[in-house]
Order: sequence, then structure tokens, then C-alpha cells
Amino acid sequence: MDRAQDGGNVAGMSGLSRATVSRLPQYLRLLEDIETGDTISSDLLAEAAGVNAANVRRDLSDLGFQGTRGVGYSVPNLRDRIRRELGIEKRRKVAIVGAGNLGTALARYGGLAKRGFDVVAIYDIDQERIGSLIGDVKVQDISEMPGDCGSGLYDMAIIAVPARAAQTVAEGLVDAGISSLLNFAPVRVSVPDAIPVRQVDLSTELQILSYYG
Amino acid sequence: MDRAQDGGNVAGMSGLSRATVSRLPQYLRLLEDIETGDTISSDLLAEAAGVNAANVRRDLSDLGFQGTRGVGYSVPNLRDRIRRELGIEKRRKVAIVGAGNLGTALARYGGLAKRGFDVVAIYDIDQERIGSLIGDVKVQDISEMPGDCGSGLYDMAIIAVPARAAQTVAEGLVDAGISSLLNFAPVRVSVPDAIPVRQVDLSTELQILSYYG
DNA sequence: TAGATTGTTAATCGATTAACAATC
DNA sequence: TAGATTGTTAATCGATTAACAATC
Repeated sequence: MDRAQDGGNVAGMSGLSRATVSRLPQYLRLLEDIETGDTISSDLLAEAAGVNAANVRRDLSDLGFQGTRGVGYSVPNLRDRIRRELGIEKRRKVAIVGAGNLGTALARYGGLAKRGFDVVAIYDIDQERIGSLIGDVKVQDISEMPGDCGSGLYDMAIIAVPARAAQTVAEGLVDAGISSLLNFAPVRVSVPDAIPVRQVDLSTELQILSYYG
Repeated sequence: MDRAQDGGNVAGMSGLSRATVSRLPQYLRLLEDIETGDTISSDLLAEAAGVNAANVRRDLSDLGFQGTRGVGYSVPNLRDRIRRELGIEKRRKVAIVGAGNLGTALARYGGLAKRGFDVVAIYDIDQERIGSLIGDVKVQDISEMPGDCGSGLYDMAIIAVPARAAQTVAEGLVDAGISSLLNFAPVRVSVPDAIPVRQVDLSTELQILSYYG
């Protein structure tokens, strides 16, 4: 209990460091794919996740999850523990804002449903798109977005609108009470500290690769 | 024989820390958007990029880029310097592997061309898709992929295939001499250390958000 | 000059990892 | 027991930041 890790955490949040949290989904994916055996060693987990074995043991120790010396970690128990920690033990409802190419692609991406995330709403501002079906979800007018959020239809949103619209969309969602945002628009959105945001940008990724390649 | 994640520097002494490199695209975007004035202070850059001003000064100092005390940094000079550092002073040719929803969305994403990345080839294994046009690029049979890479048609690739195909595609590209990979498949691919890879996964992002939200 | 802002130092923070005693 | 593997310590590494002299 003497490992200092208060500084790197999000304000008011419990224990795990950002670095640890970012690795949990990787571990979880592995644990979901495993069919053989019901225990796994930190060595195997580490190799598959591309990290150091000591790092794995420290992460799981921080999680409060115990293994068995000489044996390893229980696969089903660890899987459940990580799911619980990430808050995905039950399905999460997600809205996608922007029904262009990217929004459509994200909405159709089957991997989401498989991991517990249900796309329950898609919004756009373009009358041509409103009313059309993407999968089995109808594209709605973006004016419906705040009300739907406020009434609890969803609590996570993916922003897939053009750069110029992203900040306005983000503010609308925040005002309506959104819990967290994933921003695919190629611009940084600014929101209150209390709302977690992750930004993913294709050209940023390519530019970083340009440096190393 | 893998491990293309974060931490320390990549192959050789490239000079800049990973943290610094990951911030350069943010600075660059700001510098490209600015029209007012021809100098900018570390304070303004920092605020817009969401980092500490001392961090900005340190990054630019590491770049070997000098500002003027009491004045700030030259916008056009800094913009050019970052472009040169990232290796994007000239246009880069990129292939997209997988012409499904995601691959199509990425290919159509205008932000790429605007940032200097030209999608010069799209590959798929599905005969239904081969021959169709996405923008002005024809979808080719994936069997053409290694030859095109070998002949220098492109040197960066975006993997947008299903998880089960990602590792095979990555290996084919590496054998054909690819310089760097951006992997959107929901699985981690393993490549030699010398090839930089970045992995972007939607459900991983959502799972991380689930923890904080 | 007087105010502004850089460039750099030093402290600190956060994260990783080798090593090994504990123990299954 | 003998081998395997955890849990934890301590060292180290990498990155951030406050502070301030230098200087435009």
C-alpha cells in the first residue's frame, strides 16, 4: 500500500494508474480469446500483450487480483475482474454523432457489439441522411441528440462529424449530461475536466509514423 | 521478437522522445490553422495543445528550434521545421488494405489528403469488391499488394481487415518492405522491431472510457 | 528601460523492470 | 521435494513542471 500513484490519476478516481487502465483491455481481449486451460502465467499474458511480465504482475496486483504462486492466474476470474473494473460487465449504450463515411463505418463495425457496446442512436444534420437505416438503427436529426442523452438513452458518444462541428457537438453532449466522449473528428475538443475524452485522429497517427518510418 | 509499443525510443537514436514526437502533430495542426500574426508564444501553443508551456519550450528546444526571448516562435519557420522533422515535407503514399466499411471510410476521409497523405492503392480479397472505385482509386486484388509495395508504389499501409486476417496481411507487407503500419484491425499484430506500428482500436478506446466514465 | 518570453536547471512525478524471497 | 510462478522491493528510467536567469 505504499506505491505512490495518486498523482497520475484522474481527479477523484480510485486506484489504477492510467498506464494500467490502458493495458486492461489488452489483457481482457486475450482472456476472452483463450480456450485452452483455466490458468495463465504472467509470462504468457505479457508476451501476448507485448509488455514485461513484471508489469503484468504489478498491474494485476494493483487490481487487487491474486494469482497462485507456481501456478498462475485464473482465466475466468481474471476476465470477470477486469470486466468489472472497466465497468463493462453489463452492456453499454453508445450514440454516434455524424452519419458520414466514418460514422457509418463505426456504426457497422461488428466488433463493438461483440465487446458489449450497443449503438442505440445515430445523429446527423443532413436531411438527406436523416431517416435512412444503418444496420437497424435509423439516422435521426441531431436536434434529438440532447433530449435522448438527457433521458438516458445512451451515456457514451462517438463524435464523427467534420472538424468545424466537433466542438459544438461536444458541448451539446456535455450539457445534456454525457458521461464520456470518443472524438474521431480531426480536431481537439475542449470539455470540462470531469468528462473523460479520448481523441483518435488518423492523420496524427500517420504523422507520428512518418517520423519513425 | 515483437514489441512495437510505447516506451523509450525506436530503432536507433532518433533523438526525440516518443512523448515529444506525439505532440508535434498537435503543434503542427495549430500552426497550420493560424493566420493571425507570425509569431506565437509557448503559452499560446501550450493552451491550444492542452499541455504545459514548459513542456512546449522543452519540446521545441529538443527539436533544436530557437525562439526569440520576449517575442516567441516564428510560426512559418516552426511549421516548416516540424514538417521536416516528421518527414512530411513531401507527400506520402499510403495503401489501405481492406475495402470494407472501415477501409472505405478511411479512403474517403478527406483529411488525409489535406495533411499530405495520398491513398494510392486499396486492396481486398473479395471478388465482389475488386474492381470497384472508391473515390478515384480502384480496389485491387490483395495478391497485387506485395508487388506494388516492393516496387515502391507506397511505403505506409493502413490495415483495415478483420482481426483474423490482420497478422497475415502485416507479414505480407513487412516481407514486401513496408516502412510503417497503422493497424485498425481489432487485434495486435506482431512485426519486427524495426518496423514501427501503431494500433488503433475502437473497442479498446471505449473500454478505457468505461473505466473513467 | 520595462515588460515579455525563452531556454534551462533541478526537483519531482509516474512508470518500468530486474531480481528474488515467498510459496504453491 | 523440486520446479514454477507470484508478489514486492528497490533501482532506474522517462517525462513533466515550477522556477528563474538570460535576453529580446
